[in-house]
Amino acid sequence: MPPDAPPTCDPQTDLAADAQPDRFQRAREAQAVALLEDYVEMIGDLIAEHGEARVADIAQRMGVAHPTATKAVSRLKREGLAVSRPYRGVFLTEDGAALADRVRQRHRVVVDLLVAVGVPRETAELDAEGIEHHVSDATLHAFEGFLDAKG
Amino acid sequence: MPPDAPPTCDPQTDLAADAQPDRFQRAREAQAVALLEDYVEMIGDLIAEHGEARVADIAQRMGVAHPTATKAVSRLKREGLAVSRPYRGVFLTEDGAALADRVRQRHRVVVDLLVAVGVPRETAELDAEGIEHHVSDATLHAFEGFLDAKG
DNA sequence: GTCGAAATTTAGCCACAGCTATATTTCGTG
DNA sequence: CACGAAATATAGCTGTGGCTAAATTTCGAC
Ligand SMILES: [Mn+2]
Ligand SMILES: [Mn+2]
Ligand SMILES: [Mn+2]
Ligand SMILES: [Mn+2]
Repeated sequence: MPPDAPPTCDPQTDLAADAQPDRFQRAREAQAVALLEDYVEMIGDLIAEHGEARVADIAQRMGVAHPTATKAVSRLKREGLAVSRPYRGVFLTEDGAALADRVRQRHRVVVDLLVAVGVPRETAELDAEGIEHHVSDATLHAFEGFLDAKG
Repeated sequence: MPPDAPPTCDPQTDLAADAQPDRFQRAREAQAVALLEDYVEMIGDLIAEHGEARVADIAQRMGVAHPTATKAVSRLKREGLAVSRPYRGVFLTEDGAALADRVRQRHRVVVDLLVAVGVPRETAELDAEGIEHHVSDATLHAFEGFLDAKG
């Protein structure tokens, strides 16, 4: 139906329309956890590099003001992903560390897949930072399979 | 440096760390426009199907309460992407329609690429809804090139 | 040991994006 | 054409995620 077709009752179109709310809700949910994932992964990096993650370093890496990082850490603590004592460095819980590892690995696979289909490495790194959070387990496995097949 | 290496001065690691704030800021920016992109594309669908986009239909497709859809439309109008008169249907401006077309095409390419690398169609549709907003022009062109090459 | 600089926290602001409840308008039916 | 149901708009709440400015704590230098 190329040019204007006001009233539609095409069952194909209607089915797709019915599925859309769930798609959008899923995307919104993924978005909600995206920030926490990035914080956890990056805090893991800082701990690996410096032995601890200080709020100032977290803020700097995130490109954010210090109080914003403090609030994010509060949310991480509330979610059971991080721990810290006042005026001291931030550390990951077991859950937080496990999440950080999963997120870091997924990030790597996404970048590798983008490069494998012809995206310049630099661009791949930039885009992967957002894409990764919307890659489901099923898609991740497909990516790994594709990369394996390409040797 | 597998097990704990507190103080790091590895220039490779430090370079990557310096680039991170920009990556995160870019991902945040993409996130900010993602919702508007989805609304515009979907409103375009409704107009193509019914000749206009009513707030109730927008809300239903988005999986959101009516007032939330009304607020989103206000932002679209403020951004010059949509127009509407009180108690009447919503329509896209020239800019809005152009954006809708671009977003719809990008969505299609992303789904096709996911399928091409082995993601099940159903999963591809779900994940693409979030992924699409983080696919840059450079990456989109790479995707198109890959799909062309695969015939 | 003191003290000042640096780091951290706290307070308080804003915009966005969701919600429920209420008021208003439109429109089909009788 | 009047009226009630449906659609739309408005008011007002919540939580997130930004920010600046001010208060507090830590820590290194002297
Ligand atoms: Mn990320
Ligand atoms: Mn990442
Ligand atoms: Mn989308
Ligand atoms: Mn889409």
